[in-house]
Amino acid sequence: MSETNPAAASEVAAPHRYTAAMAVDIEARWQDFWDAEGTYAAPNPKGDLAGDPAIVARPKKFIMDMFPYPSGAGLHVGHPLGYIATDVFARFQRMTGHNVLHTLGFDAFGLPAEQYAVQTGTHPRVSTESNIQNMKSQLRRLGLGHDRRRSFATIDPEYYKWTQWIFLQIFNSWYDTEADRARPIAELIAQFETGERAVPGADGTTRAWQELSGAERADVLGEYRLAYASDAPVNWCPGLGTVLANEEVTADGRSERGNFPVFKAKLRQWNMRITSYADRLLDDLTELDWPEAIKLQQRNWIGRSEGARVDFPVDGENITVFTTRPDTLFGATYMVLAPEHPLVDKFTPAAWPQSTHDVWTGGHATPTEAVAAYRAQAGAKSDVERQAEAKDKTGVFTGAFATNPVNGERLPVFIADYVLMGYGTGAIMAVPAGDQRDFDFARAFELPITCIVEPTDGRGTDTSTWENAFGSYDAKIINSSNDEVSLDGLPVAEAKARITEWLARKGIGQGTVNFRLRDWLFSRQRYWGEPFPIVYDEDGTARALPESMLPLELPEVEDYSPRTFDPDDANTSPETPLSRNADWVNVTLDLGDGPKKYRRETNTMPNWAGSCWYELRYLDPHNSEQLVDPEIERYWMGPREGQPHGGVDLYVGGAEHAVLHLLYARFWSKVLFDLGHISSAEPFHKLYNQGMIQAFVYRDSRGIAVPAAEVEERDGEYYYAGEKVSRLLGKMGKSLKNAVTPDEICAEYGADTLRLYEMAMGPLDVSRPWDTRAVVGQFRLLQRLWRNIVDEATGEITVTGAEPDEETLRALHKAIDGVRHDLDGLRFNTAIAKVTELNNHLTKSRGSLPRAIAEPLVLLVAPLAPHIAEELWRLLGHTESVVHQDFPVADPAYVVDESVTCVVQIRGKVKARLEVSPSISDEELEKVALADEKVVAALEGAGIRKVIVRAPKLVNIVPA
RNA sequence: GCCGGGUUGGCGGAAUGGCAGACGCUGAUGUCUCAAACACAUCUGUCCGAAAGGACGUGCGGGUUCGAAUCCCGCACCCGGCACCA
Repeated sequence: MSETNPAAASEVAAPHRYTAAMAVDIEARWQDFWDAEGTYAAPNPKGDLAGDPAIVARPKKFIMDMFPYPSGAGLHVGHPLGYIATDVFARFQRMTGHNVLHTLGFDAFGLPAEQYAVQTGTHPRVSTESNIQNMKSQLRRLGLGHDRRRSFATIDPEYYKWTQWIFLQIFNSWYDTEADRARPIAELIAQFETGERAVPGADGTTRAWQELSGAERADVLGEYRLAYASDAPVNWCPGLGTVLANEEVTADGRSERGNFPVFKAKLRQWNMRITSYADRLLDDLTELDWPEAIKLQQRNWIGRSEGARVDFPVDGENITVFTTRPDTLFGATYMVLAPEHPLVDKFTPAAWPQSTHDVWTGGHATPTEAVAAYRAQAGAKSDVERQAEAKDKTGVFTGAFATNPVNGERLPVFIADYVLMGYGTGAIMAVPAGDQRDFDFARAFELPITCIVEPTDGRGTDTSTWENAFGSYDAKIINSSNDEVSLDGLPVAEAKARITEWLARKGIGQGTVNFRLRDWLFSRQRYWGEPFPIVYDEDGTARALPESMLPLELPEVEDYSPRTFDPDDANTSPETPLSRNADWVNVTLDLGDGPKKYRRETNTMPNWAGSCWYELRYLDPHNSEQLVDPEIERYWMGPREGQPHGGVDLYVGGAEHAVLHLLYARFWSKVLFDLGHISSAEPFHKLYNQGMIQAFVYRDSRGIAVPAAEVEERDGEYYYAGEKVSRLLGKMGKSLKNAVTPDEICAEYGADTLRLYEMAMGPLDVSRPWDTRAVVGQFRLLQRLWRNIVDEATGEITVTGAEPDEETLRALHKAIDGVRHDLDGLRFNTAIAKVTELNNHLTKSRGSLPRAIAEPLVLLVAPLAPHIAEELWRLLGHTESVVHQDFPVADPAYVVDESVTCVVQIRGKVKARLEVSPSISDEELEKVALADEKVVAALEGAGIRKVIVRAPKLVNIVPA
């Protein structure tokens, strides 16, 4: 503790001064009081949390944080920034006539908890629960007004019972594209049974539902279910020993967690058909009050692009490509398929066509050999390597030729890893003149380049002289006609429309919309996650457990560690920890058709599952019959004026969840909405991203971080143990030795000071560096506030019954007005500045502060520093908590000043200041301004060309 | 490369077309004190000046306007996101 810390100052002279010791005492007492009284309990309209109908009748506010992941490291001061902000806002809303739901749960399944458990040798449940307890006590110390009755952790079986239940809802539904919503799978089966919907068979044939075996029916339904298992190329991360969703793989092809290489591997995994919702996920963004940056990230992630599908015949098959530029069809000179494209095997001939170019064969004796070799080579590449080599195009000729449907030209068909199986159809027509990638490939493989747009940059139409592709949208199309259609001379948009129409008429293509978004890979080879409520019968058909068997609890096991591998070894495959427990895996169950033997699914759900719907469980956390009671859900989440899709009123959290949690949660909401379980089609109406609290990192000459708390500053240089160190702004954390914990700040100044400091540092959405030395400023504010109301020697309040003077009333009401607007707009920093200004003003009347000023002052402070406000409110003689008092309302008569300062400018430069009435007229003000001696002097007798008057604040004179 | 956000005193920041620097930190001086700390008071953008006062000033260059930190155009730098997506 530093000697200059006023919070630690001697108490001898002033036994009732607001010190750290007093703050700690006050805060502990009020925290106990709030817990005992249930001060923050928000009443539901019905059920076990029902309460005062008068409060239920108020407008509701559901104010939420992104719930924390309880790590072993504990909190640093950066973590609670958002929690404090939502708490201040929730308190303000409570004081302005709202029924406020504000609570906090814990997101506790997932990789980090499991890794921590493996490292420490404790079971993840043990370590996670102790972390939660630790975090709960750290958060309680901050005085957050949470309704603790509504808190839970995602690892509670009573919670994940419903996570599993939602999985079953998704598993047991399909997307009806005509109705544009999800429907129960039973309704699809009914359509198949009655013949209302044809049962699709292989190659476009149809079958009779009644003639199918159970396994065949399961296969058919698997093509429709919104949760389905499939064999597909997935992101396999040997270093973590699990597969990952696309959203969990970084741009450079590594795992977001652990930074290990990720490989493509074909594995049977569970997926969620989020792609069915691509359009709605995109369209509904419009109505949400979210930061534009986040909306944009979601739009980019969904990646809608309009174009056409076109069929290219090859050897009795059709290669279907997706293109956004069907207008360039005449420029296609070859085709490329993704190496793993299923058609490749069908048309690859036994021998190379005559006189096949050596560059094309890759030196292999047969096409089959060449294809196999290229596939092996491409498969062994991690995404990191693939992207690093992006400029050097590789590939191999398949030996087959396709026909360009617009001009009958023979196009050699290649496979190359620059075409991705997961996007579009996994096949492209290559137009080297217009696309840089195709151009690079064409040059590498000596393929022709046909010019189909008139270059506008003077390069000419001889493509042999080109150094790069020419893809301008503004150019004119040339060389693009056949007997039936001509695009020559048309601008791009028109050419697209004309050729698409022609393709459709000929039945060889159609306009289509393609999305970048892919289905969500939903299974992980982990122990610490929700088990799937799925078993397999002897045919290997997946069967859903009935609701009565939920929750399917994680078995207590000895060995929960994941099987990990050499991070660079692609020739590995995942092993699920749960599969090691034969007793648990092999069960005899009665699923309605008598006891039978089954094998349990041994994958677990990804850690996102629990956070996909937790806002709903806060509403009705103890309901054992339903996920959430519909009436309670409608009360807190339902659509209303300005919120057509309903949702949480304010959701605060970090921007890093832009396309992970926030997209998944929206998807689950929409499914539950479609199935009629909830009334809100969007989970979060208003989203706000708080900035990060940064901290200085000090490094010695070897680049190793040194303890920031022990660094000394001398003349702008920094020294640690006598050695000069460098300073950079970075993240706060243990590894960088610059973590400051809320516990130490609470001990040194109290939680109210910490809350004020975090809110006063700057705008909530901006990152800013922590500065422990500056915390004292907010402590001084509270100390002055205390001293303005309480006698430091006696502890008695010093307020008087006197009428406040006019000037003080104006200061008070201006502060009330400003603070109200600032709190409402989440501008906590300027709200605190206004409180400070008022409080500083009141130090003049210390010892005789009128009660009519002191009381609203305490109420103004209450959302920001609730403990000291409760204490002062009690000292002022009130017996009820300050939490439910009405926030002061400004009297407009006092919000305007008695006189205002008007500036008089000449050519925009201030030359004089006048004290005038706020109601002065333009004419009067102009007269006064022109008569002012300083103005007359500054004008030096020059004539006046123009006078701009903005009464009562400004006059600007333009001399002739 | 593409997209988004930003750049204001010694520091965090305020002002979103009308007094640049609210509020806080830091620093200086004074009052109180035996002394210090705390508290209180005054000052604290730069330059010139003893002062009064004046000039300059919101990343850089231009523009619009009676008036620009704020709007427009161009540039530099910083931060974030996306990227072989056909």
